[in-house]
Amino acid sequence: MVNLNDVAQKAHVSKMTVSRVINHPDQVSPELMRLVQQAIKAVGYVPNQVARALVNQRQYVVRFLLLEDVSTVEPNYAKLLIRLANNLQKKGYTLEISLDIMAETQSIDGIIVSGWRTEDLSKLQALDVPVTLYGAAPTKCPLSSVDVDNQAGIEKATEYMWRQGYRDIYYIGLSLDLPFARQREAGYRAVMAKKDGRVSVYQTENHAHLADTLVTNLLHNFQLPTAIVCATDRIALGVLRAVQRVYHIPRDCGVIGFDGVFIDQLTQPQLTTVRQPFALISEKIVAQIISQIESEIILEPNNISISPDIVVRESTRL
Amino acid sequence: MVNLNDVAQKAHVSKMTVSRVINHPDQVSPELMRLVQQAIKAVGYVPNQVARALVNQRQYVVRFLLLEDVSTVEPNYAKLLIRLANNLQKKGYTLEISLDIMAETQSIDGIIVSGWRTEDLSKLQALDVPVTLYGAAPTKCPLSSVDVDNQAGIEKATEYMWRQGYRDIYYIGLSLDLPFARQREAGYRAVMAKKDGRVSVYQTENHAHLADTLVTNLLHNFQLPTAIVCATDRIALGVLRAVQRVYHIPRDCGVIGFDGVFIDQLTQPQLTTVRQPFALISEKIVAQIISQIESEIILEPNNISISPDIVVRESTRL
DNA sequence: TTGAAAGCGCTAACAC
DNA sequence: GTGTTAGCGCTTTCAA
Repeated sequence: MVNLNDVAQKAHVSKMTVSRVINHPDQVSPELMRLVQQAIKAVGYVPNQVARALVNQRQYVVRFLLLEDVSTVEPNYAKLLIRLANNLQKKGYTLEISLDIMAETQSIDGIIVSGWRTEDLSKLQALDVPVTLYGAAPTKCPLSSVDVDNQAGIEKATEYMWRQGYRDIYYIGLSLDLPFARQREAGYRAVMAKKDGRVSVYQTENHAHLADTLVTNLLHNFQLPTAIVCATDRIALGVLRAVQRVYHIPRDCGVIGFDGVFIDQLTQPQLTTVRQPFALISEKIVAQIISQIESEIILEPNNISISPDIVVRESTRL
Repeated sequence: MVNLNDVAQKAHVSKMTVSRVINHPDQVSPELMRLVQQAIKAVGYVPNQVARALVNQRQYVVRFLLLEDVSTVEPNYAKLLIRLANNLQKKGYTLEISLDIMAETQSIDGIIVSGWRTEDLSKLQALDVPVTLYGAAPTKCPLSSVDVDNQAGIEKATEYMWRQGYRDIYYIGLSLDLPFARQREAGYRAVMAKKDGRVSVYQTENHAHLADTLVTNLLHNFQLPTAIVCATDRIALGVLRAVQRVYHIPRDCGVIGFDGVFIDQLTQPQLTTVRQPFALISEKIVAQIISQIESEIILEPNNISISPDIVVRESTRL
């Protein structure tokens, strides 16, 4: 392993000079600068991050802590993970994956948490490490978070349906007592209240076939043209199937989903959906956690909400 | 930060004794053992992995290097990644994600590579770090690898179709000049040769709608009952749609896919498929890379092939 | 501007 | 069985 000393000898300087060339280039004279840089290249020196971490008490590692059950993991995570890894790398950090909330925290600088439940939050605080939550934190929670604005997303979806001429608008939500589920439903209700339209809210579990059954029983009430705003793409997939057996999409009936990960592109017709902007989300998460890590003082918790956009495809009128 | 010294003082022993309690428990007397263990608990000591890594020249970190384009990433990866992280953690290792084949290798002990192309292989060898490929290595490549047995998988699929009474069996493959694509096709051909059945091979890109179009044009040639063996679940999804418009599934026509990740459960009817056994695959990968890391000598490359099983669902006759 | 010394927390090698 | 010494590769004092 090539180390500072090897470079120092090659350049006939002390290792401190070499170290300074890397960490404090302004403190070293131009001649030595050049000399050292040549030597670094010549011997193929790469700084040892471990030694650096030991002396700096900083690891340049951020952990992605996934608290959700592995079996229920949505394909979302692959993209998010990769984007996070990429963004962190640009800042000189490395991404590590863990499923264990109790894993040691000495070898990391910060934690990005996903799939958490309310009861995890106090444990997370006790860890005494910078934390950024993926998913909006409860109002009284002193942790920072980044989330898509669920209510704004469904508001956009509902308004879009209205704008496209659908007046009989249903909402098929998640029968789940979680903030994001409630916020999405609230988005629908807010817009329908504003437009003074009839509110039709139904709930189901997040499975295509359950949504299919549910909507099949609703079809005869439709006052065409009808629109169906769905809490997730999975639900939308089932809705699409149910509706398609009887009505024309998008003429008689429009369907919009939420997530925009993978499923939306597999449906027939392709699904119009509210897309989670993972590129932006991961950027914000990384900026968030790094500012916490690199700040001298303890930052106030910062809760970022990102308003998602609609991706128009084939399941809604143009 | 609590360190060895703090524990040593608390227990009135030297730090070496504490170190030994952790790393070589057999070399320390029972009394001190107890004493030290109490002290460790009392002060809440957690070994500093960074210091450990520095002195041992071992980082206890394995990198997952994803060479595939982010945008084409299949949802597969989330599950694989999580399983890998989990298995590695059991062995005391940590999983890190990287997309950069040239990233420094001093802070890691080994690399698991996915989405590689032939031209990456020489770079990987030059890294001089233990490497395990996900996906079968070319025969002359001196790197270890783990892969699902693609040929055996499609052989099972084809034989299953034959066994269920389908005699007119098509294969819809990938128009991709990659080993796994060729192996899958070979699996179909091998079984059809053995059964002396008519060989009908078609190829398409990995998109549902392309497969749909392709098969729609084939339908009129079917000699029912017909079976369609598909190289991927995405293809199978399109095939399902095309066939469904005309024939009954699975009575007139059976369809089987390959991968068993996510898509298969979303189709209607649910897709019978050859499932990639990710739990096993990740176990083998981890065992593989760790044996390389922990072996004193350089191991011969080891190529593991895992025969996948069929998950019978609704798109084939019972 | 540059260098020498000390030490981050740990363990292997060697003494006792 | 236990302690002492040295050093992994680096950076932050502090002195020149």
